[in-house]
Amino acid sequence: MKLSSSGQGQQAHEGENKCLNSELWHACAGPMVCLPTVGTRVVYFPQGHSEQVAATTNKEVDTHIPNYPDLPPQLICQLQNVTMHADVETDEVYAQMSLQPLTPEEQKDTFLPMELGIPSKQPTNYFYKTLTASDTSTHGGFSVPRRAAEKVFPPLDFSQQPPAQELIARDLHDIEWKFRHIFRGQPKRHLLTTGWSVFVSAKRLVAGDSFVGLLVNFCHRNEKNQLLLGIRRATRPQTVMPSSVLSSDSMLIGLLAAAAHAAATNSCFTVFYNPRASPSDFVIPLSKYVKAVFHTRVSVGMRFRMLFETEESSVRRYYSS
Amino acid sequence: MKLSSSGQGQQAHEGENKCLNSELWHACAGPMVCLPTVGTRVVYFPQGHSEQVAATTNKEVDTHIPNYPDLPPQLICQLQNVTMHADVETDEVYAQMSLQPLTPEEQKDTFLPMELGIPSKQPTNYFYKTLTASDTSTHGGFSVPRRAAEKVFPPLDFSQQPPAQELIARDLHDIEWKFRHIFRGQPKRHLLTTGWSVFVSAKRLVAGDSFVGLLVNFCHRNEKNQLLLGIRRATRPQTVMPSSVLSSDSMLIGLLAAAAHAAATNSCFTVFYNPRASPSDFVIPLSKYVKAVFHTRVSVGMRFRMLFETEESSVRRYYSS
DNA sequence: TTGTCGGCCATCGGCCGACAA
DNA sequence: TTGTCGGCCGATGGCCGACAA
Repeated sequence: MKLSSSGQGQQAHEGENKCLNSELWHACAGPMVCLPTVGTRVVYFPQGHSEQVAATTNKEVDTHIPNYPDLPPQLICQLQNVTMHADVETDEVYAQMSLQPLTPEEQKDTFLPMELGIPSKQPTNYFYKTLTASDTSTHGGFSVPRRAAEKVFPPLDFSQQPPAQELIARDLHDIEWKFRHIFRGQPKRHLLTTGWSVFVSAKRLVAGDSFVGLLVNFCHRNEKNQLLLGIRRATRPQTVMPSSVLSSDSMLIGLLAAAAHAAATNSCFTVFYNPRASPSDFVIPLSKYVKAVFHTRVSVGMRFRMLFETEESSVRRYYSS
Repeated sequence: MKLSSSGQGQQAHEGENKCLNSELWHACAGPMVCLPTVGTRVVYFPQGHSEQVAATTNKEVDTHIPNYPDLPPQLICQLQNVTMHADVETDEVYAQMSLQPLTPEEQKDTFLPMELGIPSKQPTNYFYKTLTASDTSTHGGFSVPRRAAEKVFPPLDFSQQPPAQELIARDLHDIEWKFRHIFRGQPKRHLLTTGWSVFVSAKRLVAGDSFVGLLVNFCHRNEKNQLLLGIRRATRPQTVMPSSVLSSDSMLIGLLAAAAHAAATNSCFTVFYNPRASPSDFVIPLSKYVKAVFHTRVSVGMRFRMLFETEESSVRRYYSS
C-alpha cells in the first residue's frame, strides 16, 4: 500500500509510483476532501463518475451511451488500494483507487468496527494564501501573512538586522525549492524574496492562485521538522481542452464497461478521483452511505442527494438512485 | 463537413470547431501523413487503435481487457467526417474521424471511382527547419535558410539598406505572430529578430524542434498570399504522463466497446488519429487495403504487415489479422 | 551558406522603504 | 497588518558584425 509516506528524504523517482506526503496532498486538496480508508467497503456510483469525466472532457452525458443492464446504479466494493498523486504539469492533486466489487454474499457481512469512518489525517500546521497582483508580479516578492510565517516557518534569529534565513521546502513531487525569508520594511513584515519568482514562473502561478505552506514533523530517523509547499489553482472558467486521445463517448463507455466487467468477473477496476475538478463524490464509504439512507428515511432505490457546503461554499454531492 | 477552409480572415472561435488550414495541418503532420477522403470506405483496426492509445497513455496492452466477440479484428466503415485539429497546449496536430460501420450487404457494393484514392492536398510552397541552439537561445534571433526565405517569404525591397520588412503569419489556431525579417550581416543572411523570442517562449520551443513556414494563396475574396506557420516537436524520450482522468484499462475497454456498440447498432463512432504520436495507422482506405491484400497474395484473414519508410526513416504500419 | 561568439546598450528583474488602505 | 508604488542598480535580453565550419 502506498497511501502515504514519511521521511522521504531525497527525490524518489520509482517510475510513476511516487510516495507523496499525505498531509500535503490534503492541504492542497482542501479541507473538505476525505478519502475512504483502504480495506473498507465503499459505494461506487457510475453516474457520478460519468459526470466527473464528462466535466473534465467538457462533454455532457448524453444518450449515445449504451445501457449496461448488468451494471447497477451503485456498486458496493472493497477499496483495495488508494494512492495519492499530483499532475506533473499542473500540480493538480488526484487519487487513484482500486475497487473490488463484492458478491451479494460478501455484501451481507456485518460491518467491521474500523469501517465506521476514520477520516484521513488532515494537516495541522499549515496555511494558505491567495496570491495578490503584487505577489505574482515580477516587480517584487511574496508577502507572507504574519501569523502564517510565525506558525509554519522556522523562527528567525532576531539578533540579526534585518532577521533573515534561507527556507528550503519540497513540493508534491519532492522537488526542492529555496527562498530567502526576510523580516524587514517599515512597518516590518515577512517576505520571500530571492527564489520566489523562479517558483512563480515554474508553477505558472497567477494572481488568484493560492500558495500552501505546511510544517510536518518526521519523528523517526533523526529528521527534524520539514517545510513542504503546494499550490491551489484558482477555479478558472473551465478552459478544458478536447482530449485528442479518445472520444469522450468512448471514455464514458469505457468507464461503464470497465465497472460492469469487473462486477461480472469479480475483478478489480481502477478509477481516478479529482477532488478539485468537479463537485461530485462518486466513491463514498459504505458506512456513510448507509447512515445517510437511514437518516433521511428513504429506502434504498429512491433518488436522494446529500448536500454539504464546502469551504469555498460550493457543493459536494453524493449520487444514488 | 469541416475538412478544411480557406480565406479564414480573422480569428474564428466557434466553440471547438475551428476551421484550420488543411495545407498547414499537413505541413505540420509531415509529408507521409495522408487522411482518407470523406464519404469513402475505410478499414478500421481496433488493434492498431489500441496500440496508439496505449502508446499515448504509456501502457502496454495487456490481458485485462475483456474480449468483444462481436467486434471483428477489422471493421469496414464509411468515413462520415474528418476534422483536423491542433492541441491548444502543444500545437500537436491530430484528426477526428466519424466512422459508420457497414452492414455485410453494404460492404458488397462495388467501388465508387472516387474511392481509388485521391490523396489529400500536400503543401507546396513550404519549408521547415530544425532549430539550432542559436535559434532558440535568448541571445539572438532565427537564422532563416536562404532558399526557404526566398521561396516562402514575401520578397524584400533591396533598395533599402539593410533590406527589412515586417512579417505577419498565423498559426494553426489562427493566432497572429509578427516578426522583423531582415537581410544583414557579413556575409548576408536572412534573419527573424524582433518577435522571434516571444514566439519561442510562447510555444516553448527547444533546440531540435522544427519551424514550419507555409505560403498559401487564397484566390477568392481579393485576398493576397498569406504566410502561415507551425511547429513540429522533436520526438522526445516519451515523457507521457498518466492521464488522471480515466485509467488506461478503461480507455482501452471504451475504445473496443464503442466500436462494438457502433457495429451492433449501425451507428457512428468517433476516433482520434495522432499521426506523430505513434507509428500506427489504424484507419486506412478500403481500396488501399484491398490492393495490399491482393498484391501480397494472401487471403483476407491472414496476418500481414505493410512497411513504408517515412521521411524520418521511422516505420508506418497497417494492421490486419 | 549558416552556427556561434564577443561587443554593446536598452530593458527588465528584483530588492528596498514609503505610504496608505 | 499588508498591498502597491517609486527609486535604484545589476542582470539579462537582444541586435550587430566577426569569424569559422
